[in-house]
Amino acid sequence: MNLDSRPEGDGSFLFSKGGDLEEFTRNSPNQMLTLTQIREERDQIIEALSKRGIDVTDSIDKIIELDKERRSLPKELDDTLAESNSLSRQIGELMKAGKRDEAEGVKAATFGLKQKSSDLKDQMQGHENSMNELLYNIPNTPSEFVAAGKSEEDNEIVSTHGEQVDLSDTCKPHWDLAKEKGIIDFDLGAKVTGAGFPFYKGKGAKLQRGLIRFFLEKAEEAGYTEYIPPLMINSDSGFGTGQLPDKEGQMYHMQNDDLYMIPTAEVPLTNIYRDTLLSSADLPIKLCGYTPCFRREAGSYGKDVRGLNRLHQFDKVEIVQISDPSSSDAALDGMVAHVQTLLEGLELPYRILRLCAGDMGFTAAITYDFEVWSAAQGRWLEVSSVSNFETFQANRLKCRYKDESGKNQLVHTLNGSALALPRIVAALLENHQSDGDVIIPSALVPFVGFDRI
RNA sequence: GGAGAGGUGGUAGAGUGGUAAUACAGCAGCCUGCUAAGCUGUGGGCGAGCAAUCGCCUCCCGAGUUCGAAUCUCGGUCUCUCCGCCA
Repeated sequence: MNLDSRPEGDGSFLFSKGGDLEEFTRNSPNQMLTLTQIREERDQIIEALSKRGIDVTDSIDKIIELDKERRSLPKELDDTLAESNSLSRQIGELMKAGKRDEAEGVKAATFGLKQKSSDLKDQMQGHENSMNELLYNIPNTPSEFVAAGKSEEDNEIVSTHGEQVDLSDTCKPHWDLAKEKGIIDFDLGAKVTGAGFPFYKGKGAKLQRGLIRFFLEKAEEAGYTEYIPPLMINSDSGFGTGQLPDKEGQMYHMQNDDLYMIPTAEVPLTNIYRDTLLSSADLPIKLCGYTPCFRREAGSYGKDVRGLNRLHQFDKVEIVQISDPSSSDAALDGMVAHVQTLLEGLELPYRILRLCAGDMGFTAAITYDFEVWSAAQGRWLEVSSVSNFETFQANRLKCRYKDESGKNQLVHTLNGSALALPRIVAALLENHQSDGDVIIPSALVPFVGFDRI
């Protein structure tokens, strides 16, 4: 899967190249945990990342080396500060007792300590910065279930559902049909805003509204709590899920207020749990939300940006789970199954791919892509990505939970599109044509309020 | 947008330069039989240690002044009140 063919349904891949941006404070348990992994699982990490076709041996060894040099510093700093604190206390007591001269003597003794602790802090900062630089560029390790591979050619087809019929001779592509039926107006959008900002009109608008309701209510039935999040986020949130700084150019930025338009609901929904310590009883957490999504698609390339295939603004229902590590595989399966029920309800032929390591996003440990067969175009359209990020995002977000033994552990985060509207609309228009009309699948009729366009 | 007031542990709430009172809740232990009370311990994070324990950090965030900052200075942020504007 290259950048061009990514589904609109998931921002995590387009924007998540920033790597681990955690501020590397010595009191940060998460970063320490990552370093622990690097120290203790050096060979496994190098091996796992080789599946992505990259060799991180040098970076890893450099990190281990820097970490080794750095490790004695916190202890030394603590000791220095302890001595300094103790002297300060003495000064306080002497002053109280009116022994000014003695106090002045002790004061002099603190100067050296002050310099020393400031030097130690600088040293630590230096090491941390160097380590971060390296850590930023190491992507998540692929799960054991993920095959090695470099491109979409190496993705595995997990299963195929429904019939692939080629009706390209008798059916129309969605851009022609949408224009003919007067339900989506791309030209008007271009006039009022620009390319990639279509107007939906009449039954086109109602179809959008109905699909959103359909997806939200299915998510609710599956136990996801609905949120209506803000459509703009601050930079802390952008860092939290990995959109910043590397993919900054892909988001719309309001300079006056330093806010970004969300590229996916994943950002506000997952950032609810930034800087959070949960208890194991809280897990799993299941959230969903409908939002418009905004993407600049700067540097977008490829043969097919026509019609609904690539928009700057589109609608999506996103599902998110925060899970404990032992349950996240099952949670991922549940999310995949949920997306299947949606596609089956829409009576669309589809297949599920497990992405190979090299084709996955930077932050993902495992990703399933859903593709819908478009009979009219005679090709597969990507409509959803469902991923488990394991601890990678949690580490950046500082989202942990207290396990049964009272120990703080990183959670696992997962998300998926369920679903993104534009290509679903395209697929509905292209698959369900009959005598020049579009037949609405019966499961959707109650939500849209009509049965044909 | 303008003016003012404020942000302290799970909650309430003291604290104007000497290293976070107190009350309630929760949790743990002890004791006692009596509508459960009493007593003791206990904020959070990180590190060292088998452990008891010890050290550092933490009073919205970040810088600064100082031997020492919840407290003083600067910047930011959020909440509340009043004015203005407004769907």
